[in-house]
Amino acid sequence: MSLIQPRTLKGFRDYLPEAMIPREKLIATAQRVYRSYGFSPIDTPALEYLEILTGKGSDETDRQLYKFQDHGGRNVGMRFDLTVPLARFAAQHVPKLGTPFKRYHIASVWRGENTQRGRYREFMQCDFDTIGTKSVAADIETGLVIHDLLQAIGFSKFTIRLNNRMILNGLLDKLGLTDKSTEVLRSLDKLAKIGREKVAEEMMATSGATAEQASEVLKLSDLSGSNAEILTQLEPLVAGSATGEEGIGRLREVLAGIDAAGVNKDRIQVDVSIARGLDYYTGVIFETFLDDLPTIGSICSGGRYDNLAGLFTKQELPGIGASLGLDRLLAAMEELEMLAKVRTSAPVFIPYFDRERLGDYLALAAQIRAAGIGVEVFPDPKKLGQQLKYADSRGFSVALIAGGNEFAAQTTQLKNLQTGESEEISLAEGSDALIARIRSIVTID
RNA sequence: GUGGCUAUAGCUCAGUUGGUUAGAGCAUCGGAUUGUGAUUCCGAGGGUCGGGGGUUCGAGUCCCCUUAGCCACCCCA
Repeated sequence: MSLIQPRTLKGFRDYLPEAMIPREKLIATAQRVYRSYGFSPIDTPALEYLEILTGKGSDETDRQLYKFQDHGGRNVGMRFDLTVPLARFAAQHVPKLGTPFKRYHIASVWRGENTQRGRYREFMQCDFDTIGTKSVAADIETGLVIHDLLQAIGFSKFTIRLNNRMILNGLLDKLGLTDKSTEVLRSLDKLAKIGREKVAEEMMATSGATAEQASEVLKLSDLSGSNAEILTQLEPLVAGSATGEEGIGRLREVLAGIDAAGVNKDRIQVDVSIARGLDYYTGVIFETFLDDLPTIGSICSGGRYDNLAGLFTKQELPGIGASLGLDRLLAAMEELEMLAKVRTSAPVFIPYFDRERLGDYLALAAQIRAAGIGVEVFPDPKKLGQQLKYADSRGFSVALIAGGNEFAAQTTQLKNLQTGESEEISLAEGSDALIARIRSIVTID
């Protein structure tokens, strides 16, 4: 019989332990930060009725959507983000849950698009959203969560760029470009990437804007200075537009709030050219870039939307949220060499060294585990050198070596695998001293 | 979905204008008076040269198709 070739689909991946360990760690960090602000976890099905997912119905999402007919003849699709499922969820359950409703949702999504570095067909999103309030406090909090999240992950050099869609809308309104806003903003969003000349060309080509209109929009890119200075320079550009003026006002409040919470000013930057591809944003917009690796793109993006669930309910549900791009972030961390090459999830290794003493090794391991420290006992009584080689290659922190000599003396040899140093620790008075010593070497998270 | 580049052992790569049994380093496994790895020495295993078809006396090497990866566009996390 011929063998089936083991392989994975384009854009889909297996996660080996050394990839999965940092992945789980990142997820745990996100959960911790979200919970610290009172966000609660939810989950929704991977499959939805096709009409739920295509409700917004742009060609782009349609092209990327995995869809099929189930065995009951229903047209179904796999979720391509967590926002659309949230909209459906909110329409269905918010009457029970009440508002404000703060949830986080960490789950895989699928998009049948072409792959690239850090971009896959199955990837994980870590969304958090606050639904049912228009308060600027929620805007501020969203920025703070993004900030705390990146800091908790271990980044110190990153920039959260913000803007307010109302400013853009106000400007476009003044210029008579409101009905072409999607195309205009999509072009504007590329400013940093392709430069103002090309943006102007594209804007005129795709939206039919005149050269004058394009140049007015591009005045946005001339703004410079501190956040406050940029906002001041912005005022004449939107003067007369109530929407635009309100946008500036709200952005000032957001900046003040984030500042009041003690965030380093250098990490917050007003950038009026960011528009985000998606057109459902109506207020503040966030994008987050790593200063050391800006080319990987935004690793945490989000913004405010007025009417999340308008397709599913007549109840108006405003909200704000953002999404951490876990896979893109992991790709960045790998490139920046921030990931420890650890293939074990337990820090302590016990070689099975004396064939007759398996019970003693297991007893020792049990005591250390009872103290909340992970321990792996090697399954075969192989040569010590081989076992230590294994321990080293997996990235264990310490090995507890005990043979006939140690057992006779009621001690164990604690070997620090990073430094190579060993010390004898007495077990005559129990394992407390040993556990304390392990704790002093191992970082447990 | 469009265009460009790439594909040789688990990994990183050699492989001369197509010419005999396809190599190296690292990794893996085993051994070096049977208690110490990352940093010794010796040895072994492991490759239908991504897959399919064609040109040729002969293809890892040339041509076509296909799959996957990378890059750009599109879009986005």
